[in-house]
Amino acid sequence: MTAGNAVPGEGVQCEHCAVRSRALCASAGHEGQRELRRWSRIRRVAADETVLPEHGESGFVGTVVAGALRQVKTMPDGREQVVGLVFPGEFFGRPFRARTDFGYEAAIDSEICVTERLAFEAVLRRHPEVEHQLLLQTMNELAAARERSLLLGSLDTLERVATYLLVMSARREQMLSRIGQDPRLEVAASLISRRDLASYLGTTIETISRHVHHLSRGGVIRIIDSSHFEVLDHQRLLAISGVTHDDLRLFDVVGESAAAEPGHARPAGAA
Amino acid sequence: MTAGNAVPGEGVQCEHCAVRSRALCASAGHEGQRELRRWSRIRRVAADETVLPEHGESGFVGTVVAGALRQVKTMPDGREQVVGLVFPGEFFGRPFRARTDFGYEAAIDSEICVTERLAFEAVLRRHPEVEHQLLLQTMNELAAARERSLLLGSLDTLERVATYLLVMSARREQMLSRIGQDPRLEVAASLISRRDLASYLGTTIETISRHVHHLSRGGVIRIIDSSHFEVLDHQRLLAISGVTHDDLRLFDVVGESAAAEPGHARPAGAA
DNA sequence: CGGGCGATTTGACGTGCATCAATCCGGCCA
DNA sequence: TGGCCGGATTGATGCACGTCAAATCGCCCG
Repeated sequence: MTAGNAVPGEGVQCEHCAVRSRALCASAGHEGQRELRRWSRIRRVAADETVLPEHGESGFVGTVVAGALRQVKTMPDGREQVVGLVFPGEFFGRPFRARTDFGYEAAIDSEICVTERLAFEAVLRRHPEVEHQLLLQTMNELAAARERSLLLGSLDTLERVATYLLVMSARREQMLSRIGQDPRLEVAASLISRRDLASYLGTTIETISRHVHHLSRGGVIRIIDSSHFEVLDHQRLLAISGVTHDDLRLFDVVGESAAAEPGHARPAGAA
Repeated sequence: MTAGNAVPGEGVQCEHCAVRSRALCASAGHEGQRELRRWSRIRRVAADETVLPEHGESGFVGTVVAGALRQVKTMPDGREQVVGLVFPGEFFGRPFRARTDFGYEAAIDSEICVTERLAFEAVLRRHPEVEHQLLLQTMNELAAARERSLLLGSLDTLERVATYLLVMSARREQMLSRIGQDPRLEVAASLISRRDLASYLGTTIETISRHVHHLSRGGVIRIIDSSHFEVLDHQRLLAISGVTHDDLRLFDVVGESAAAEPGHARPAGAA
């Protein structure tokens, strides 16, 4: 069960890590990074595989390198809710807590960098700059979760779909521009299954399907296949979503938002 | 606007603070606590008064001493959503961020202990044990926010009302038992206005009214007045809510949950 | 004690969306 | 190439809940 059984001495190769610059570990100093990689290892998980069980040991924490995880809560009667999604560069897990209070599962085939929880906590204790960065990311996650309250509490289902498409579109755009590719064609991949998407948006696959096709007929988006869409009319989609541009940015947990705090942090090494 | 203009030298009296043992500041060492109080001051805010504007400067942070704050997001078209409530002992505000991304308003007449944001950050930098405690509380808030996703995304309105009553009932119970009073009569005060409650639960005042009276007719609760209820049948209410007992605890941000991590923290002074 | 005003309750009505069910589509394997 | 199967679409139906409106209940102030 405790899948993060890294034996010291192994470790991971960080040099070519895809999320090297954005992940939590990048904020650690030279020494801290060396410690972290000693206790970490890369793990591949297939779609729908459980990463951390919903009611179990909080054995390890980690960062998504590629793919996406879904955070799920199941109710006694079997209803299941996706309460969050974890994308590349984002941290997951629950430090300083022995048991989990929701589950992590791979939404698609993914690659994650996991660290024994206790070892990770030790690193945090020895390296306050890492703990600081974790705090910033956690506060960002909290802002995103609050934004989700707005989405689930105040938006109708069409607005939710529009919002999701915009968020994914922006995410993809910044990802492409980061690796230097031309992001001109705005192609938003839903990536995750319709079932996950429906649960994440607090609705059903049927409703999603209807709205997506409605947007397509209106010329706002183009359907490439059932999980890939191109945003044709960004302005109109934004108007339909009902939210502001600023609100959309809150969904991005590891965005530049946290980093640029004048006069603070930006500690030791790692470029 | 920057309401937390504490001039050094003033400060607050912490000795008789109602939330002394639970608040963030309690975790600070002797030295840290002295610094914190130097830059803090008590502020009284009337119901519906704005504490921090929705789009403005993140001038100060603070802790609720008495009363309750609501966190609000407003949409371009005027729809307003209460994305969270802040109760006594809980921290609020956004350290390490110059601008706010949602507003704080007094839900009822309240008393808050505010600290200049920049001064607070300086304390965090000098006292990692306080930052650590803030991290724990933030992670708890995140868990609560995720639980709210479940509430808004998967529960019907009756279940939401039941859940809310249970949470408030538990909160009051532990508050009474903390000050040594007999919590036998479970009286859950809604405290906040129907309008806030409706928004918080993602529904309308009419629907709330109907469900509350439905529960009352069924003998599950007793209506004392429009904002005070007594839980008569805890078991049945829990069954109606559809969630587990464990899930309810996640709504409690400053509960014992965070504190009891074996072998960690529990730093310097303050009993 | 009486009048007035905001908040709550109650009722009637309409609808957005879930539900159920049938059809369609695409990938996989023989 | 053809048949199968899970996922996606499309349609038909029902209901939970939002909306609008009227009635009622407090509470403050004269």
